[in-house]
Amino acid sequence: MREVAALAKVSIKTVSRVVNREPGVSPALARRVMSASERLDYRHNLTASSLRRSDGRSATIGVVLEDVANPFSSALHRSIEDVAVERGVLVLAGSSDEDESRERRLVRAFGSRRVDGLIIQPAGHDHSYLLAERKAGTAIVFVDRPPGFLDADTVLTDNAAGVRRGVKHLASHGHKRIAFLGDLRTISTAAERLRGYKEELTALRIAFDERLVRLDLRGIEKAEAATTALLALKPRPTALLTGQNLVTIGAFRALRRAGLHTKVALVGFDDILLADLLVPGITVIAQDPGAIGRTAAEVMFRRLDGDRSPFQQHIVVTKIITRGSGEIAP
Amino acid sequence: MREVAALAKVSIKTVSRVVNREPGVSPALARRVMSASERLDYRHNLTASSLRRSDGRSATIGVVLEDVANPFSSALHRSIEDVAVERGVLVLAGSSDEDESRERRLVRAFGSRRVDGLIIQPAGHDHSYLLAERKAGTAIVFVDRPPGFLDADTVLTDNAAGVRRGVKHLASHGHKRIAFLGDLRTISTAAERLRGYKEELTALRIAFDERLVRLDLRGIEKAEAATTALLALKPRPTALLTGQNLVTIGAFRALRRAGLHTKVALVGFDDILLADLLVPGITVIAQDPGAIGRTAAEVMFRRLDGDRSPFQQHIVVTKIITRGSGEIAP
DNA sequence: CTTAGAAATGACAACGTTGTCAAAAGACAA
DNA sequence: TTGTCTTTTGACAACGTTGTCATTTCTAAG
Repeated sequence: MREVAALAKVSIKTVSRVVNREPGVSPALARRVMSASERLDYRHNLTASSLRRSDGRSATIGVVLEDVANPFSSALHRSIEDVAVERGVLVLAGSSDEDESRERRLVRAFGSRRVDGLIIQPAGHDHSYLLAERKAGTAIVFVDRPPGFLDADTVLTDNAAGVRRGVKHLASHGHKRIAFLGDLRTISTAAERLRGYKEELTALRIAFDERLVRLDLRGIEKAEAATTALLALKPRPTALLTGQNLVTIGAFRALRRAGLHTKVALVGFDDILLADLLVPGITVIAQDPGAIGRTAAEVMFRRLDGDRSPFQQHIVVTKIITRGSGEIAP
Repeated sequence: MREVAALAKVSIKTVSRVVNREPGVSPALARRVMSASERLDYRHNLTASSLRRSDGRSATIGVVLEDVANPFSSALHRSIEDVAVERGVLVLAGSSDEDESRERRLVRAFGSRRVDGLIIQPAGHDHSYLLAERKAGTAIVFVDRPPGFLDADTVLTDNAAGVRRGVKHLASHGHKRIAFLGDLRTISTAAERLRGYKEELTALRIAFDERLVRLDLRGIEKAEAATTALLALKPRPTALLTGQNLVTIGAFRALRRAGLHTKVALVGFDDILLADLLVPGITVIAQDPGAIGRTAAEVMFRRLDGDRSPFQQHIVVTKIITRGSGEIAP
């Protein structure tokens, strides 16, 4: 900047004004500065700028995801990015791998880079450690799962309601023995989905049978094994409701191996790429990661723009996509 | 830091030493500083640190991907992250959407945040604009596609060789009328794959028939339409080789709709989630995005550690995964 | 006890910006 | 011309660190 100022024969402050498009610089000078900075190919130093600015803004936000490579998380990531780029804001992303300490490490690393905002798909259950960040002015929004021990803006899928709709869908096709296969109960969304399952059974006056419920299934293999076990039950379930992506895939594999994929109904929570090309196509309760991410980013930027209203919980609805597997009669 | 120094009754420089784990601080003082910074919950300011440091390192790298939500790109992203976190480095990621100007905007934004390194999956074809970044000390590595008008480290898949293996695989099952469906020819990987197709036909002494080649297919729909057209040819192709992810999906859809999915062989470039659950399973030439990303990150950090050897091109090999669709006889 | 040398600590400037405020230049009226 | 008001410009400090180098404190040998 000093060199640009020297070449344009102005003060360094004037260069700063031009670079930041501050008003009150005569067009003649502005042009001179621009061409000088062009010639020297000057690159504005945002770290110095952010250090000096009174608001300390870095035009960067941090996003903690379960795994940047997981389809749901990366869809969130993308929709957050889309909102951010419009404002010239860049996104630091990191994977927590469902590990509380990694989540904290990431947040600390983001914090020392002075991100303006934080969007977190929580791994842990105690987020009181974020109070320090908030006090420092960082806007914090949770996605997909609610925070623990911290009041904050949150954007969630209607997990329980979605599953209820799925159960009802199966019941409307005549099913009564509907099994449920779920992910780790420590993950709040998994717990919510289980709750939806139980609630809808009650509403439909179907007796809850705990042998039809398999939980804490992490990954395709475990789900496949659990499904195989379920299918071996004496009166076997006539329908399966799977509470997560990979669980759905595992269940489908097991059904196929048992040759029951056209006999036993299946409804999965969360959409799967290619689900429509399978035989039968898999009926799913689809989330809308794009809407979740977009909402979260918008809420966050609104906070950064000064919104001081009480923290809110935003719910993004699911929708059932029927493709065949959920419409098999018992 | 000033406050911590005051509370611990030491100079600010000693606090800096403790924070940076510099040697030469007596254990007693170090403890005092630690507890003081604990009590005030001091958060190290990396932007100030990076501004002052002589090497100007920000412990942050920038990654330009085609789309952070695309499975291949996000797998790259994840493996880069894994290498970076080990060194306490964070990753800024952005999507170019195959748009040259977005790529440049992202690079500029990364540059003004003074990233230490840049990993780019190129959208554009002229990367001479990166000379300025390089002069500033930024390490630059290209992944998936080679740079244009710039000599730089590059990590590529053996596209042509992979396709050749795919064609040979089909030929070994008796196919002679092998069609090729490819992505935009402006994308270098797509061009390479087409080259591999032609080369292998020549090697096998199969005459090249341009009616069997459909290019510039971007997205599932276009691929589906092109496949349908191919299947309507008088002597129709007995096998398809698809040059990209979505093209494979589109081709498979078309085959299914025509009821030819068990008659016409299909080999796709790039693996597809769930490909093993389809009927038939889809045989693919699989890339290894994990290895590509890891290699790129390692090369980049080696450069940052002072490696001054000539720029190199690293090739990551593909492997054929047979699942049924590629083993159908003509 | 002294003294040389090593180890620990601190004072101060500097990194590249922007906020503050004062000074200079321009516009207009009397 | 002068005076007043507005617009444009610049000098300088400060943001929170770390590099440099000087000073103080400790250690161990004589």
